[in-house]
Amino acid sequence: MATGQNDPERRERIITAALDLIAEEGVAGTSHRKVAARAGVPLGSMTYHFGSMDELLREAFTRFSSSIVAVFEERLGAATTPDEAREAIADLVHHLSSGNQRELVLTHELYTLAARKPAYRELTREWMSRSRRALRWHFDPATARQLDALIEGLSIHRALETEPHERALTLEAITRITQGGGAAA
Amino acid sequence: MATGQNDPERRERIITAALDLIAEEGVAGTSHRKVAARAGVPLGSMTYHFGSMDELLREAFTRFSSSIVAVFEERLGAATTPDEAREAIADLVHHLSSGNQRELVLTHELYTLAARKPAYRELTREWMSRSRRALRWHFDPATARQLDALIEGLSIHRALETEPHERALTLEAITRITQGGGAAA
DNA sequence: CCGTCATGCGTACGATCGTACACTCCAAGG
DNA sequence: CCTTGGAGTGTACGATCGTACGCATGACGG
Repeated sequence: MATGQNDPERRERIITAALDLIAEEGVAGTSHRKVAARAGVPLGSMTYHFGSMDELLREAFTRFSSSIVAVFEERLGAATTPDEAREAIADLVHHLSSGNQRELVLTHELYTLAARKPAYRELTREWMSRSRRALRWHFDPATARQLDALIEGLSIHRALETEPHERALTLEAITRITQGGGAAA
Repeated sequence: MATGQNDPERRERIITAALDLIAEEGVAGTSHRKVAARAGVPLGSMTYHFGSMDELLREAFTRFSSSIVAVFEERLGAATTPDEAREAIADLVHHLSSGNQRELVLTHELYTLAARKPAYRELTREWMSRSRRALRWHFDPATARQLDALIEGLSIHRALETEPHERALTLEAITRITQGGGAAA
C-alpha cells in the first residue's frame, strides 16, 4: 500500500495557485473551486490535500512570509558595514513598495488575518522575529526593533502613495533611527 | 411626493452595523444579510440605501478613517511644543495598538482593500494626507513624512507582537526621527 | 375624498460556496 | 492469477450569497 505517486508536486501547485489567486482576488474571493481550477487539479483534490481552507491559507502564507524574509536576510547578510546595511534596507523598502502589487497585497492579506486570528499572528510574529534577528547583525537590539517598525511603515506608506517618496527620504529616515544606537551588540 | 420619513437614521445604523461586522468577521464574512440583521433593517433596505456592497464598504471606511484621523488631529492640536507633540504621538501609537482589536482590524481591512483597489487607495491617501498635515503643525515636512511612516510601523508591530514594546521605546524612536529635522517650517 | 407617485420592503432566482462521501484505480502481498 | 486497501477523484447536497423586481403604503395636489 501507500503508493503516493505524485503527491508533492500536487500540493506545491495548489499552494502556488492559492497565493496567485489571493494576490489577484484576495482571501475573500478565494475558493476551493477557483484554486483547483488554477492549479489544474480536481476539486476533490483540495479537501484531500488540505483538511480545510484555513489549512491551505496557513501553508500558503507560511511559504510566502518565508520567501520574503529570506530575501531580507540575504540582502542584510551581504552587507558588511552599518552603512551598507542602511543601503540594503533602503533597497528592500523600495523594492517591496514598487510595482510588485503581489507582495504588497499578500502582506496586507496576511496582516488582516493576523489581526483577527492568533494562528496567523504566530506567522507574523515569526516573520518579525527573523527580520529583527537579521537587523541585529548590524545594529543593537533596541535600534533593530525601531528600525523594523520603520521599515514596515515606510514600505506601506510608499506603496499606498500616489507620489511615492524618494529613496533619499527613506535613507534619511533609516539614518535618523540608526544614528542613536551604535553598531551591533 | 418625497416623504423620506426615517431615511438618515436607517443609513446611519446600517453603516455602524457594517463596521461592527467587518471588525468581527472581516470584509470577507460580511454580507448584505448579516449587516441587515445586525442593523435591524430588512434585507431589501440594503440595496435600496446602497447601490452595492462596494458602496456600503466605501462609506463605512470613509466614516472610520475620518474618526481615526479626527482623534489624531485633536491630540496633536492640543500639543503646544514639539515635546508635547512627541508625547501625544506616543500615546496615540499605544492607544491604537492596545486592547482595541476593533480599530486595528478595521485598519488592516482597509489597507487590504486599498492595496488592491484604487478607489480605496483614495481613502488611505486622504488619511495619510491629513495625518501629515497635523504632524506639520509641529515638524518640518520631511520629518512629518518620516514620522507618519514610523507611527504606522510602530502601531502595527506593537499590535502584532506577543510582548508589545514599552512606551519608552516608542518615544525613543519618535525622538530619533524628529531630532534631525527641527520645528515646523 | 381620490388619484398619483416616490419611498421602502418582501421574496424569489440563479450562482456559488464548502464539504461529505461513494467511487475508481493501481501497486503490492499472497 | 486474485484480493486488498489506500490514494485520489467526481458528484451531489444544503447553505448562503447578491440582487432584481413587484408590491404595499402613506403623503401630497387637486
